Amino acid sequence: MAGIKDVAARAGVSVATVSRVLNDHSGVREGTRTRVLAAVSELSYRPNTLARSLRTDQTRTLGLVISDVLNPFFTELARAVEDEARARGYSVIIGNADEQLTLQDHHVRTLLDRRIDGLLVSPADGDSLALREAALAGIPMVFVDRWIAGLDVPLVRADGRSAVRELVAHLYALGHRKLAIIAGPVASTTSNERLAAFRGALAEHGLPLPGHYIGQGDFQTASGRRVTEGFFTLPEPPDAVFATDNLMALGVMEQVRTLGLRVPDDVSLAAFDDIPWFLHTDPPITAIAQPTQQLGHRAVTALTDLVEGRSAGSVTLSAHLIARRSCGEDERTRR
Amino acid sequence: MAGIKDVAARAGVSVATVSRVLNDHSGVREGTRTRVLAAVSELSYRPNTLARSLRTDQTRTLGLVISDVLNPFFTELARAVEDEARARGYSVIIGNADEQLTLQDHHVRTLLDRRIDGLLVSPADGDSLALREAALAGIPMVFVDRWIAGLDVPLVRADGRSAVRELVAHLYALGHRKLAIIAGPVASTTSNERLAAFRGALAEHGLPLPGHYIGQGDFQTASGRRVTEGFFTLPEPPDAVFATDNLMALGVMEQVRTLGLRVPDDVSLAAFDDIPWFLHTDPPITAIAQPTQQLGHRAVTALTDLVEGRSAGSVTLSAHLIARRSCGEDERTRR
DNA sequence: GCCGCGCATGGAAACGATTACATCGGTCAT
DNA sequence: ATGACCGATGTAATCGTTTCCATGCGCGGC
Repeated sequence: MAGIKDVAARAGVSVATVSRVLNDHSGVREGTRTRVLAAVSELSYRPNTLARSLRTDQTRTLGLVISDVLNPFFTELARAVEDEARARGYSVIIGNADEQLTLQDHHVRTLLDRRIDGLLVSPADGDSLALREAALAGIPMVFVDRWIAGLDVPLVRADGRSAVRELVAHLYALGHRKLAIIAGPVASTTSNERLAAFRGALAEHGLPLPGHYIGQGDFQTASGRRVTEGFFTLPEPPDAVFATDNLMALGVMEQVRTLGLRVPDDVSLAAFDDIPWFLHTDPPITAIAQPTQQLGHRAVTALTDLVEGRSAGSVTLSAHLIARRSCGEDERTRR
Repeated sequence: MAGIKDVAARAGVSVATVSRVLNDHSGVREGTRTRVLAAVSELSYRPNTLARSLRTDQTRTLGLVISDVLNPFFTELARAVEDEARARGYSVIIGNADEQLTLQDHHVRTLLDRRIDGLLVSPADGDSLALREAALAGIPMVFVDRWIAGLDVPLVRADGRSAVRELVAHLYALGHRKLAIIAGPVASTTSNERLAAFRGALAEHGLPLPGHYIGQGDFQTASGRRVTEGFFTLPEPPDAVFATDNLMALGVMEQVRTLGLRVPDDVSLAAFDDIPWFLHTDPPITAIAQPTQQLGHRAVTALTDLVEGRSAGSVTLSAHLIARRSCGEDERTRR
């Protein structure tokens, strides 16, 4: 593979000059420039980014560590991140943590070893040594969607609390009184916020939230199934279930079907995170939608600000309820 | 950030020795080794992979270029690829081509600039200069799912032809005679195979496949909607539609709903690629399932074989039909 | 006619690792 | 006692860039 030396030789100039035209520095005579460019294309030369990065100490690459690529919410987020990054001249390397702390830290380290310019992360539940160290070491870093308390890192997210209140009001209006929730991992910031908002909203309506109506999930499909199974062994199963992410909602659907029951006749269902398929499920699923693309864009904006030496603050967008038929019918949602 | 020199200084040895213990080369005295290791952990030193790769001319990184991350099939594939690669000590960098040739070539070039050890690609429709050059240049490369004709590159894929024949037989048995298909991009290898198999199977049943029953899609949701709209302006709309990927099937669902029609009462629907949500749509969708994870694993196996100097051949797995209710009911599928 | 200046270019030192080769004791066979 | 050899370590070249500094040249002002 041709190197800058070959180009220099072919163009009859020094490597310094080649480098100058490649990085369009001023002060190269027009004739020289074209000669170099010709040599470049004749040899179909492409600069070695490894060498370049080694020398310049910047990779123009961002790392993105997400908890689960298979979750459509994160897929869409990753996509938005990539788009915005590319528009700003950065590449993105994605690490999928699969909701596991060790895998997450593995990716953080790998990414850092590659000397990425900045790190975008939606941390998995729990305390991450790698992340803590990176933050302390001053690696430009931004949290998106989820975060770790006590770290001075900007956060870009959607506040779901008012949407959760809307949801509870909606369920209440439809006559539901036994409301249950399937939470994510215990220390997950988003799950906790959703749980707290749910509990608060229930209280506003004078409803209790007994412990057995709080299912312990892990944001994965299987846990939705498992928790649902548990709910239906209760003497008084809930009449509505709120899954705090879309995969667990899928698990609920699967288990409800397994049990030979139906949504919403036997139990209502609502999910956090809206996805295209929710419109076509049987029945269509009521969900809280986040402005996913915007989250991705804003996160990249914040991170590149940091990387390029500007300052960046946290951003909070908002989520909203999309009522469909999975919580029962009323005149507004029937069609 | 601490470098190998700092470690050497701290351990009171030369950088060569440090390098030796880091890459566990033999011939380092036990005492020295522990001293070095101590220095490494005290400084929490991490080797700079850029420098290492520059010198060794290998990155232990694989590039994966796929046509659309948002397509659950590819998401799952990417996930499988990453898992297998990690197990073999490689990282993966994903490039999302969004079904656009220019974006695909952009990613191929970027990946090559990073000096990845090998390239896994599911090429978008059309002729790709970058890919052709890479193949000619002898970059270790493997195609997965889709391929480009005329390039001597191993291919890992699932043959869907017999499953398509199964599907047509299934539709025929249910009484459908006006069968339509929504194809992918014109030059797409997978789409062409599916179309040809569909046409062939129809012929076996003595059914025609008129041009207006061949919808021209692009593997994206919107095109499924558009084509469906067209089908229903026909004097004789089809009574069954086969979408050659899952996103276009989603488009069909959306458009059918918009038109105030129902699946399968007004039109039957089947899709290539099975996804978890198909079980819970209204109605559950009949689909052809590929062994996605295996595809990913085998593709990585083939690629690493190439990278590590072994030879690799093409792999063909098979797909199978999963009959659900979206094509109408019969005693086999009713439950 | 000379000096100084600026412009275009080249030479060479980094960046942080790996590794071929040199070096230096010490051991062992003769 | 001597030389060959071996095991542990160090020195320095190298990978492909960027960039600081030096150089050479033409030109305008005095």
